[in-house]
Amino acid sequence: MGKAAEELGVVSGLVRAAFLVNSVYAESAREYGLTPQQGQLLCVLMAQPYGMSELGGVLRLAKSSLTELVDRTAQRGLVKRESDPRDRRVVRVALTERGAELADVFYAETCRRVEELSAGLPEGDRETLGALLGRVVSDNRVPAVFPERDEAPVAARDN
Amino acid sequence: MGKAAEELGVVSGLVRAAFLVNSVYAESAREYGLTPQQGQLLCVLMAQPYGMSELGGVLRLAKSSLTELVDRTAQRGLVKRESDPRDRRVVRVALTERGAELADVFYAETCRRVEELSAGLPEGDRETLGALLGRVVSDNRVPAVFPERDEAPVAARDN
DNA sequence: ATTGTTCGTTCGCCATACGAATGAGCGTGT
DNA sequence: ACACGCTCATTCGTATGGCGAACGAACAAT
Repeated sequence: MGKAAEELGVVSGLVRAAFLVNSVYAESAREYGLTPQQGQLLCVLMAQPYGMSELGGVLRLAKSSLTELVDRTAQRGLVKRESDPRDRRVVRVALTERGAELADVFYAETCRRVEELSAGLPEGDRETLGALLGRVVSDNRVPAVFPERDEAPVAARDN
Repeated sequence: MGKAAEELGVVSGLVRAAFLVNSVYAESAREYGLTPQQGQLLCVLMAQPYGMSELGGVLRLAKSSLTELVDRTAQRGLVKRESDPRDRRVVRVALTERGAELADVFYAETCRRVEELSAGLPEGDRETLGALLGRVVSDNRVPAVFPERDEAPVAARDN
């Protein structure tokens, strides 16, 4: 055991599955008039507003890239910048009402489609797959780029 | 069973794992002076040369997008266009020697990094994960965007 | 107050992606 | 043979994405 063939199976499985998910994600976004990046931004912000720096960390983007992504998404009226009274350098990015509505339907539809990808697996295997991927994801500290159902349903949005 | 929570686990597991793999892929590409798309192109061509139309299907790109990707990659001397004597409309895209060398090292390094992602899993779980992902991938007819080790070791590359 | 740091934006540059329009080459039908 | 329609790939225009460097504003420390 421990043969190269099996290990490579995991590797190319992961890479090809990622390709597949990307395709589905992009197509879903497209149908709602979103780019994949804008869709991802909405999904991240579903959980809570973020400061630009945090967001850059979550999305793994350079700050200049993020400024422009937020610009374009804000131009479409989906997100807004709020200033932090504590520190006037900080900008908090939050969903607008329209953005929240769109995020909901985009998220739901994307979930539906991604779920279909594993529809061919028996129930037990799907759970196993979820558990194993969950392990990989948490081992590698992947930020919450896509909400789990029960996460933070509009918590603090004061000021 | 069949609760929403478990099913969502698979969905967000897949989406987050895809995000993770993308990050790793992009970073690996970057270190070899490649964009992720160019890296992917090289990986696809490792198996064999492709015509533009086929390649568009494999990479899921519009043909104009592909023309330009091949342009840029060819400018870097990594791929070349060959004309098909059977049908002079057809362009076959193949790796140059430099491209093949770079593809080899990029592929190897990317494999290494992706494999590390699942390094925290016990051997048996890794095999299970590979098997389940393999099932998802084949159920959804994902093209060979990333080679398996034993695939097509430099077949026909004449003239 | 001056300095250093953090924060976000701006700017220039290149890569990505698409649709529409274009033109080259193939095949069929008559 | 030649005109038509089809497929192939490219070109063009537009929008987006992504980065690093440079910048200015606001905080923090002395």
